Amino acid sequence: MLTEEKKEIQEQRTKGYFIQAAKEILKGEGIRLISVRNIADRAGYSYATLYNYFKDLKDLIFLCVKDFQDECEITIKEETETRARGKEKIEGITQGYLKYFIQYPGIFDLFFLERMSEIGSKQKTSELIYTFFDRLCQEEWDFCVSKGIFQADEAESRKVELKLMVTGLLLFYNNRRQPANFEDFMNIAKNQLAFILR
Amino acid sequence: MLTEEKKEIQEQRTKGYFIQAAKEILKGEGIRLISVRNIADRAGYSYATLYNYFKDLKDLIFLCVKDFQDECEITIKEETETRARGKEKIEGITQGYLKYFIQYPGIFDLFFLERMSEIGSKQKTSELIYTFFDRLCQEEWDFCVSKGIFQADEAESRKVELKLMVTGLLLFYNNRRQPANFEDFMNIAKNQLAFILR
DNA sequence: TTTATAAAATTAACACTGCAAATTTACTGA
DNA sequence: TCAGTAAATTTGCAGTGTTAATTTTATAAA
Repeated sequence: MLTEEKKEIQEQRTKGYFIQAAKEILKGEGIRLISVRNIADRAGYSYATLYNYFKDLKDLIFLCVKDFQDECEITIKEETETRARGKEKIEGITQGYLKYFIQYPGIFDLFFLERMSEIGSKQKTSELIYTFFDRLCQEEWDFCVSKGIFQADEAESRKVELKLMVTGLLLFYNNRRQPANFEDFMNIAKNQLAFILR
Repeated sequence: MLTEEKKEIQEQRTKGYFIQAAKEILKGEGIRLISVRNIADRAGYSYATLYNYFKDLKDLIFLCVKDFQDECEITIKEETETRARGKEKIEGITQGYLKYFIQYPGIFDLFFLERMSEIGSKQKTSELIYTFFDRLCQEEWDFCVSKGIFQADEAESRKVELKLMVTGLLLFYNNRRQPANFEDFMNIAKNQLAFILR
């Protein structure tokens, strides 16, 4: 039967409408202003229709994670294209990463702050988030090790350190407005980056 | 008039009942299960009475921050009493800090994740949170500088680094269950701590 | 083309939430 | 005792996520 395939295509298309709507809201209004009715309105469906395609709201919005990661990665790749490999590229990637999550605080909320629904692909998604920054930098850390700039275990420590530092920095700035202005934020970021890569 | 003073005393007492109830819920059920009705029930009042004493719910629960900080500080002080000053004490303080926010994830949520209401003592409270860990360690960093273990600017960098690292670590573990078990968590914490204090 | 059936989408409803205005209760000073 | 004030409560609103029942739409068979 071709019918089954057609159904599948249509179902995926409809799911896509909801996901697209959710992504738009997340980037614009932010995660606080997201709601089932909000998403459904934008997707052109009734709010209850959403539950024919997704287990619950959390399920839907966490499907956006992968898309946003891809978008973020592409942006950073473009921005750091001309940078020299190694430390300098790690620096550029970090700056691009910070920039992205400051530009879209709703996506930061989604990645790090929003509670996930208990069941489902919870573990997979949280691992995706946990390893995201590592994946962005991995090639360059390997490069540093291959060039003898860092020892393997030392590079590993710095990699973890950088990830945790960047996450903490964004959390304070996006969620607690600390430090109070962007200039101070960038100064701290720069200093800490230099400290870790010294 | 003595009446004014009496009123003040009674008002503070009543406020205290609400705050005490909120603190109990935050430590127990956590911030997700907190609600106006929930707090008022426990305090022995109607839920609307709460609004006679607090601007809104957020206002109330962020009044708990100072109390929890004091409690946390006292606990850590006791635990690290016998430690040698300097690096070793910083290590102990960090461990106690991690322990506290893992034991009470609801308090972690309150400190770092929960959105504050826009007006009021927002800035003051967020600064209190931002500087908390720094204040816990400050004496020991100063000690290190005075003993020539670190230079002043170097100590400052490490202090900031430690704060951001610890915050990121707790965020991933408490909110994303990454790493997946406590043993891994403690190993990472230990390694990173050694990296920063090296 | 008409009819039976399955699928998709919607409406209505529930149990919550924070919050505010109106109303009742309790208390204080004359 | 009574009036005025402060405190506490009831009532109500607008919003949330989610589910069940219902209607609408699309599909397959006669």
